[in-house]
Amino acid sequence: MSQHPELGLDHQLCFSLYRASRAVIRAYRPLLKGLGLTYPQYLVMIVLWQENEGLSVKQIGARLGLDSGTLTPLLRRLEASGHITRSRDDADERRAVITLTDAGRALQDDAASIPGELNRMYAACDVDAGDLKTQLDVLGEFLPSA
Amino acid sequence: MSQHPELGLDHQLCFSLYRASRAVIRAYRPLLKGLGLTYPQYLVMIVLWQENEGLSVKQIGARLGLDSGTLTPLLRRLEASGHITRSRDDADERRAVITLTDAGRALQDDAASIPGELNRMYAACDVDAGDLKTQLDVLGEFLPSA
DNA sequence: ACCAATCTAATTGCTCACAATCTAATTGTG
DNA sequence: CACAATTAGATTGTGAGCAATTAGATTGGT
Repeated sequence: MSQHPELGLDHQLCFSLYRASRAVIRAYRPLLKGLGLTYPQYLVMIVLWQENEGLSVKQIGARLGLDSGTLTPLLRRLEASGHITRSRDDADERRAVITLTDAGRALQDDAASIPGELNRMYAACDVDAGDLKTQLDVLGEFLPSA
Repeated sequence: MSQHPELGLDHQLCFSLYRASRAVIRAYRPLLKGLGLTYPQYLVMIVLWQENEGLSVKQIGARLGLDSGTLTPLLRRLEASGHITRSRDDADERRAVITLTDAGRALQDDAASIPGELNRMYAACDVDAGDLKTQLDVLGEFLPSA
């Protein structure tokens, strides 16, 4: 038996969060499989679908909270599967310009049904997604990172 | 502009969850660094601290929702750093028996202050950890996985 | 114009997650 | 007992995350 009862899985928010996040990603997996996307790739595509212009790695990273160490290989895979193209900004050669291909843009229509699908699952679990989201966003935005 | 407004980062619980989970793990990192543990290793140690007996890989995996593909190398690293020992059950040679070393058990005292540290961060963010946890546990336990 | 700071990506190395497969041990059934 | 089915864990391969470093481009101050 533990001498530190507060140090148990059942008493900590962290594990609930970690497990729920993996569970939601797992719920997406079969839906995204049909689109040929992983979950983080899907998030990058969502960012790109919201823009008409090409975005830099930096800009994508800022929206998702991911750095180039994660994004560079992920974007390489999205390029290999034909969803995006990668080039360099003429005005600033340091900037990579990530642009949707026609196929990548067309994928948005196929993805349109996914949010509704997930909302149905949340509802079936009696979870108020809106309320939950508000609290999670505070953690995601304001929790000290160091 | 998107033709599918519901398909945006700002409208989906999934991204908030994904980002918050990474933010919380990031908040743990500096605290765990002093113990020589990563976050998933910390979760395994919590499971072991709650038991007097050695546990099988299966039992640890059941509590955390992780499979042997994740746990086997992780446990190997915990063994290499001296926190646990791995042996085989005499009665059933298929079962690995994971046991805390004295050093691994002693680490519990060093970890005792961590939950309070995190609760202080949650409070500073005005997040009701208890309420949030209840909803997340529903998702983690009952969300369909296929 | 020079040169030092800054900035953007890319790279390297380590650690998860997880699907799929494999091996060996055990159990159940005839 | 024999042997098919099941079980536990390890292994392999792919794809994240993230810290730390590197390379190259740009900016700013003198």
